Amino acid sequence: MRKDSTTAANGGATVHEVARIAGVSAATVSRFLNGTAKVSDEKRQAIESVIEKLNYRPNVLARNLKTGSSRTIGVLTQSLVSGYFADAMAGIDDVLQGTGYAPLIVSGHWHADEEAERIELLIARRVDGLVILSGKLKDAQILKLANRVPIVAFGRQLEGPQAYGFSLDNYWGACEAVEHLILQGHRQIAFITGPADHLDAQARLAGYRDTLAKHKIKESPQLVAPGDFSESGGLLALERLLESGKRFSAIFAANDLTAYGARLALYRRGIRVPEDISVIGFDDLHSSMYTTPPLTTVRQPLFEVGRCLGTAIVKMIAQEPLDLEVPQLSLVVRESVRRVA
Amino acid sequence: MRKDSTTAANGGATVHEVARIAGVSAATVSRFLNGTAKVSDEKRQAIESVIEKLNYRPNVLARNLKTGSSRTIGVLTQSLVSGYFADAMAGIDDVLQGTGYAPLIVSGHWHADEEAERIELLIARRVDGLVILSGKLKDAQILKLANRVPIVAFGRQLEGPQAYGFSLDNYWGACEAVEHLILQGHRQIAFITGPADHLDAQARLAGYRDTLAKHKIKESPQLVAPGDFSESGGLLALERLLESGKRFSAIFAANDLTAYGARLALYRRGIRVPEDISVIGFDDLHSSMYTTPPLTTVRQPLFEVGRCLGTAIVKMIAQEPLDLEVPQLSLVVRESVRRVA
DNA sequence: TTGAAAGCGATACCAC
DNA sequence: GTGGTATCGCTTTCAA
Repeated sequence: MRKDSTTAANGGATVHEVARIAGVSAATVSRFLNGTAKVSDEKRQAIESVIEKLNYRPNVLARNLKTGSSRTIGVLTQSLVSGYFADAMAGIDDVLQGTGYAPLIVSGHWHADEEAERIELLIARRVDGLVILSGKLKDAQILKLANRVPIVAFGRQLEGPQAYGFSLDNYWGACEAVEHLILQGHRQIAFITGPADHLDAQARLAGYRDTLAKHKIKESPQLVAPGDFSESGGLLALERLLESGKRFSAIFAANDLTAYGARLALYRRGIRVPEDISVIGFDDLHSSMYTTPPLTTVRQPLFEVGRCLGTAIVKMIAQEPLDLEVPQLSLVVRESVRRVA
Repeated sequence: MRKDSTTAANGGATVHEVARIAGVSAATVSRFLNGTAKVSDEKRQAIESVIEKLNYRPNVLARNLKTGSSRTIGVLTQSLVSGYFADAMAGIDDVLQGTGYAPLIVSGHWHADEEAERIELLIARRVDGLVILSGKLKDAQILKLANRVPIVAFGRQLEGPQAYGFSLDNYWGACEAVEHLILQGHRQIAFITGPADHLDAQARLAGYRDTLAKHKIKESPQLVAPGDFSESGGLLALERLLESGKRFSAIFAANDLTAYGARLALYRRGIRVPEDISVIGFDDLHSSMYTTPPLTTVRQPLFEVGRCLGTAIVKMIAQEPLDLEVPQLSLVVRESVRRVA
């Protein structure tokens, strides 16, 4: 079009126009904008006033092309509607605020192929870093991806030049939960598992087993029912438990959703919580404070985890040392567990 | 640097490199990539094989700059951790899949200033369209914004050259809820409101009032307690209701969260649901299916709403007619309402 | 159909 | 400190 024009195609002003009117060069305007180098007070004021008058806003797209970065952090979650992941995303969003980075959120829906595909999409959009929340990808795949973009992951241990991952101590958390039950006098403790291929679920099962063993309580296979981290899974599992005929006074659900389902199954049979049976969960979703009764559970500080992840990826991009303070699990005692004789 | 080079700074190939190796011009490669014009079979195959060999991926950043568009849809939500908004976002994400658009999600936290600021950020990032989920901005502000970018909004009626907004019929939904209660024999019906300045909350209150009037039931001011769409608000409101001494057999909560809080307050006092008091909510959050008892409520098809919004914004950007099919509210009868004599 | 070349708007290197 | 100028990698006239 017009080679000599200084007005952007979309009607907005450009660095050149600002420069021309302010009587300086585009380079100087750029320097002022980015604080890349000192600009004399005189010119600085001139530039400032022109920017003001023209209501100039730098074109991010042009900047992105030139710098090769989109000032965007890709976030791979597994579900957009899960309160669990939502908390973590909120934490990421929170720390990213004001850093100039914006999160680009995609969901892998717990499906390795979809995760890989979405990540490619993120990379194609030139994200500067990637945060991976859980998922089914193999560590090796992530490590390979990390050659192309810095990655921080949650729910897996990872260490590499451009990769870092941590999980919370789910084993410890499960031990705490079962210890609590035992301390309240429970001996027949049922467990509803999570998905067998889920690392956290495995750790929680191990914690359950080891804690029983530690207290010389014989584990009964009939007291371990498979669940899938969902309410319906919890409901079904509880029915199976009840039908087994094996008695139990407490249930440890592998996560809160499972506990909700179990609790409903109990309700349907007229079994009271905690008078007849105690229930303990894992996660501490927001709603767990308002279930009837409010759920005793192991709290995952997901918002803090999200903040931690966000901080980490920004540091990693800046090539700074991470030195993170990873938040810890904690037992939240509410009203779904009763002391028994 | 190297003027003659055809390799991108980041190591990836460029159109030029592909062009050179395939023995065609960059323009032709571009045409092939975008289907902008016919490319002879011969050249097409050459290009395809080179792309394959080089594993070439077009640089989105450069394309964005050139086309002036980021192939991104800004989504303004009010909360990243609300199941309510999450459903809508999932719906948007769902329809955007495969359109080439990616959602860029930001939260306004129910704060007009923050909303405006986040929207500016979105516009600065050159989003091609904007979806606004509820919020405190004035319609006029949105209409003005629509001069800069196409906007589709939920939770408000809007109509303009580059703006469209719809809400669901909250008034109707509230009427349905109260009708249901009355049909089950309830006459003393309490209502816990939402925020007074929230359009939907106002409509629900109006529906409550009008339906009582329609059935010649005198409204009692003591039976209307202010809430704020949160569990704690519901809990407090219920205590106030109870303390008023005025009797009631059913509660209509302005939303499900409020119902959860009210339900817990009832539980604390040993009042059974629905045997002693019936409860009905509004929204139908996922968890409402697993509360004890499962909650009777008015369902908002938020996922469908999200799909609708996503479809609308894409069409609006493409300058196509919208002709939307807006999903409707519906009553979901579960177990929290009892028939009384 | 195809290619050459001119930008999109900003950044950054290189001299001065 | 400051300005000229060459890119960043792609799309899109314009001519052929």
